[in-house]
Amino acid sequence: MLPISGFPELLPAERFVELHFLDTIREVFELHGFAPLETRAVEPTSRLLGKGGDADKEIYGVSRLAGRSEERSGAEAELGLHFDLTVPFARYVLENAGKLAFPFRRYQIQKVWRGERPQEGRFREFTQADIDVVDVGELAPHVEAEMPLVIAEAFGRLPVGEFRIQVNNRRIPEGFYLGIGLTDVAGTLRIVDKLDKIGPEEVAAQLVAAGATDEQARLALALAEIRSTDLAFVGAVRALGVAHPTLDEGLDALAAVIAVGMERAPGVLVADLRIARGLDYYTGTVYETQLVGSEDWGSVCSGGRYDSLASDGRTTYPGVGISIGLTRLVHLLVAKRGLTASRSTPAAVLVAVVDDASRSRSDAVAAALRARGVPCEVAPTAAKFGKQIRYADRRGIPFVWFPGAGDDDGDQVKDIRSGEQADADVATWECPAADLRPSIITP
RNA sequence: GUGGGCGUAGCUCAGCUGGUAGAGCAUCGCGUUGUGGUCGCGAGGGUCGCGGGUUCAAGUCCCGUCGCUCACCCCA
Repeated sequence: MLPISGFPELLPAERFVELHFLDTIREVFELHGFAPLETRAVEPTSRLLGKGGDADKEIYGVSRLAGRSEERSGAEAELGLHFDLTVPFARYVLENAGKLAFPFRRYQIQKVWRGERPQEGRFREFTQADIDVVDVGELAPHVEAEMPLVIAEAFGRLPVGEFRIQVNNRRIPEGFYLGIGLTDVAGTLRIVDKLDKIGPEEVAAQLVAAGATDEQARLALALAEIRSTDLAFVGAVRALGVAHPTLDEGLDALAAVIAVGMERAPGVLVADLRIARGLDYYTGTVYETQLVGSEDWGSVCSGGRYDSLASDGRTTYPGVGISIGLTRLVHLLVAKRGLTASRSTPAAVLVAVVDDASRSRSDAVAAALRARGVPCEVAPTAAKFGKQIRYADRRGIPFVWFPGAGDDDGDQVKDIRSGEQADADVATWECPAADLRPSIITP
């Protein structure tokens, strides 16, 4: 009985943390008018293939019956588990275009699967919380600014600490590289992206090794090092003296996004001209999100604009979306920052059982508490009270209810944290609001 | 997919040049016979990942295999 690598399973207290994140994220998504949606777990493999970089080799194929060896060992699976929520959504939009109202805003919180090698914070099965907006033919550019601001609002309500959403526009490096005569845009981006890891000298060396001149490498590096929380990046790029129409488009688009961010969430959005990653279908704006002080965790929320992912050949539905890596975010906060829940069960009260004959009385107490919205459970055995208290203590249940412990056969309730025990009436007792549900604890 | 590290109790690990499997924590019981946490005493719990080889003898050495893990790749 060993865990399967990359398929994480949580303990109840950790799951409470994850649920709190889920609830908060969903609430914020709905506050912004995103409609709920769920798509099936599988797509035809042909629809998943070729959508991004090395994503192809990460697709889990699904054979229809596990016991059918001829299917397991046979040709390529016809169905594959989705590796993100954007590709299935694009397919869904095409299939349901006649029933949807555009621009269509939806959120989707689901498991996705990628067959990569697991590592800390990288999983084969994980949950993404995704918002997207698609429109018919044209998509208003202001939506590109809205996406990260919704995320900023959700993160602002969660115990994630400070965070930065880095924004770039793929047209900037693309136009810039073309402007200086570097035609291998993707290859150049791939090398430049290692800047943090291997440093500028090594990046320059690799660019030259890939065929760039010293001057081209110098300029590409100079572009990658530009970042600003205001519009200063535009002047910094211009100062490099490179001209290309695609570069101009990118700069205008990014400036528009950053300008909105400066007004609505100062300091959160950062124009960072080295951000280039994400899947191949992104065509313009791209986002990555890092928690301040935990940059080595990688991005916990990414996305971008895709102009041609959803197209039936006649009509194109451009979209923009962003996706929170919920599993990575929660796992790392729990593992590295000690985030946890105040208890491992929803029960706020354990109703003690005096003896087997009076269990029905304890059941009645529990029913009355539940009717008033207090989560509770009845002790599993009529063990000694010390054991029943310990049962509650080990689960973090704050209160133990003792039927008939008071005068005139009245009940008493004990706060086992303080040891304080007092008379209580099940019809009127108020559970402190802070104890009603498990709370999230940040060390 | 490529390369390194590691597999011994539920968890974290010790176990030397091969010689009858250990500790701490956790769990359960008792002390304390219906009000926990501390403390003391005790108990249960192991095909040493799996398979093969060397040897009188393998947790220990050799080979294979599976798994976990870290880095690369890529990504949430």
